[in-house]
Amino acid sequence: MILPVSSKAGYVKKRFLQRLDLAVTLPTIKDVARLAGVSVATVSKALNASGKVSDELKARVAAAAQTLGYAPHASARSLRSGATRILGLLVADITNPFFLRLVESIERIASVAGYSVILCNSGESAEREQRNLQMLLSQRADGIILMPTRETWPNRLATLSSLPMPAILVDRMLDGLDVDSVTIDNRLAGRLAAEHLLELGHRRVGVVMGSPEHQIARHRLDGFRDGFTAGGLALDEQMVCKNNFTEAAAHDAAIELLSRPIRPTAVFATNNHMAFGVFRAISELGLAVPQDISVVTVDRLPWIGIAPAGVTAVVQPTEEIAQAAVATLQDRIAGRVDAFAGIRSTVLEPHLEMGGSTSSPKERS
Amino acid sequence: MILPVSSKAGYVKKRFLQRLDLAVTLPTIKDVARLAGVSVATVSKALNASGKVSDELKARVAAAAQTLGYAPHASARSLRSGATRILGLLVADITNPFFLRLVESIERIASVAGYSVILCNSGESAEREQRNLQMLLSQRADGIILMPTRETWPNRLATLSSLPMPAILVDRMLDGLDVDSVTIDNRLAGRLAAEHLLELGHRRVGVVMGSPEHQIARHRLDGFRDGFTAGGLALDEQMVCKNNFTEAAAHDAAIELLSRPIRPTAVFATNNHMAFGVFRAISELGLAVPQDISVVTVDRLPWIGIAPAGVTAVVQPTEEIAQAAVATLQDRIAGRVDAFAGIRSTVLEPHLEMGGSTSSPKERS
DNA sequence: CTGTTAGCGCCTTCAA
DNA sequence: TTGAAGGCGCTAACAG
Repeated sequence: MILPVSSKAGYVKKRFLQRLDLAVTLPTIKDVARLAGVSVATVSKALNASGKVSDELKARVAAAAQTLGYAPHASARSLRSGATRILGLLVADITNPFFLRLVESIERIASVAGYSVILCNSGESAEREQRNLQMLLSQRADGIILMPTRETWPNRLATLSSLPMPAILVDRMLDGLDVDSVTIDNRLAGRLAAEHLLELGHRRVGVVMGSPEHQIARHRLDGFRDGFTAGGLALDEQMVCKNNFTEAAAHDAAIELLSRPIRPTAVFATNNHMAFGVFRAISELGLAVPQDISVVTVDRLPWIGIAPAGVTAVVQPTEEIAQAAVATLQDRIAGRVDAFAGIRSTVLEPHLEMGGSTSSPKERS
Repeated sequence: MILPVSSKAGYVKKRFLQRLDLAVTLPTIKDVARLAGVSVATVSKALNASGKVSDELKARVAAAAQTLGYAPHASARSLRSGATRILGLLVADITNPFFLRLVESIERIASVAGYSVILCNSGESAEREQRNLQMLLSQRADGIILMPTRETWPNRLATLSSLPMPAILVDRMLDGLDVDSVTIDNRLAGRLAAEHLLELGHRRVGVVMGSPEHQIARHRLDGFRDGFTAGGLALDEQMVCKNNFTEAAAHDAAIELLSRPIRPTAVFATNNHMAFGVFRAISELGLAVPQDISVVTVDRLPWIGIAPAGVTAVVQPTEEIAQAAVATLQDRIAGRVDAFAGIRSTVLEPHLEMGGSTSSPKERS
């Protein structure tokens, strides 16, 4: 690849560039124009397929660009056009495998749609989330995909609402925020888990969950309970272990739950963190999955490996969520959605994926 | 936040903007200047702490910027300054937990250093890697961090060498490529694993690995063998299972290895994919870890949960790798490293982290 | 169909 | 210490 020095570089650059000796000056549209023997406007039109340019010139321009290794300067283009073709991806915690899969899908879909993705991991810290938002504002990202932190901070809603670019919330809804969102039907997630266990013949089941104050966990529990009720059974509320905020707490709760004189035959873990704690507890107690205890969870644990055929889980449709998020954002960016027509809330359906962690309960004497 | 219309917006914008009705025009440096009652040059100097500006004006400018919610337009700044403060992060496969931890560290460190990170996941596809490189070139990323695909493609080396911005290779070295790199001492990794098993008293050990054609796997095996040799023992080459490219292949190899009449008392899995296959095999064969078989691997499996106290592993110093990568890149960007002084290869040391997957071998009758 | 030109927002030089 | 002006690379309007 040849990297010619730009037109007036000789005397102009010296005045402006700090990184002088290292700075390889990339070819500009001018260089392409000169080599192709046309004007810069023609080059722009030819390369962007905008406006009318004869096929012959188009070819000449393409050839010139090719030999020079020309790559249009994104900043200059953005400055002029007002669009950056950058999406900001603000993730609460990328180490959560569910978020990770979303990131992977979103990056791929956005890339195909011609967008670059700036990744911001806030690590559940409000301060970092705030800083990152400011950065994306400076970058003039065309849109922002938010997988927000749990933590609430002052003026949070105000800040998010007043974002000058389109934004979309994924996974978590923030009450009182008039922003588009893509979520799943968490009640349905709970119901699917319940129906599966009921079908297998489980009657005495436990739940290990986080705080019912959190919408997601509450909805999953509600759905789970509804499932039992619909099956003509009542969920034993004594067996619902609440307020486990960490994997360690879930572990302890599961130890307690599974050590009771009357043990449940199955456990519903409302998310992957909970599930991991439950599995550790089961392993420590020397119980076998699924012979001694069945486990169903929401979201997979990629490396869990405890049950040969993997874990039975209610799975969120990651790919669809990503698709919906990017598509909605594109609509907003293109102005295809009237800004004043209200927010668009997409709710997708999770589905059950069978694994080896559930089976019919053994009859106990 | 107030979003004033820029100076001549009334009649100028209409001619230039497509996204008319939606496009909220953000405040520019001009708006800040007008509100503060100074010139744009003064605003620039005041906000960037460059040049001499009286404290009083500095305060007035800061206040004006604050009330307007002014965020400097990154594209405009880049166009002028020649630097984007963007780093490109090209990952072969973000779903690999080791890479993920690197991504997480790099993003955090880069962010603190004032860089934004554009994430590109090539998913082990050369074509996507190529496209992504082109995009980062257009974006004029100040530097590129490469965690390259395994696949080799024509002109790959040429393309990577002729990159007009500084780049650094992480994890994998590409032979014949004159680019800075940060890797770990993979021979040491193997030796640490061997020494640990020897110390516990293991004499008959197996290895499950990928292809010895791949530098990383080969070095780890060499180091492992060296460790045994240094301990006055010979590694039984019959127990080295090579050419397992997938987790499934590793699983099959482990099943075969552990079903032999004379079984090893320990297994060294040369990476986390291999380890997962091995653990699945162990689980299926009904063996107990570490009672029946000890396992040591390179890189952790975050969710594995098979052994109560986690897996014993040789761990790569993710945080240090990330630090070194960003620091080296910054040096290159700043021109602190002479471009012609040769490449900088940083080699870091892995260390052993004890877990519950290894113990002394049981004596067998 | 092709070329000329203005200006996006910012920073820096130079003059006051 | 402050202000005026030019230009980074590109695209869109308009003239030829």
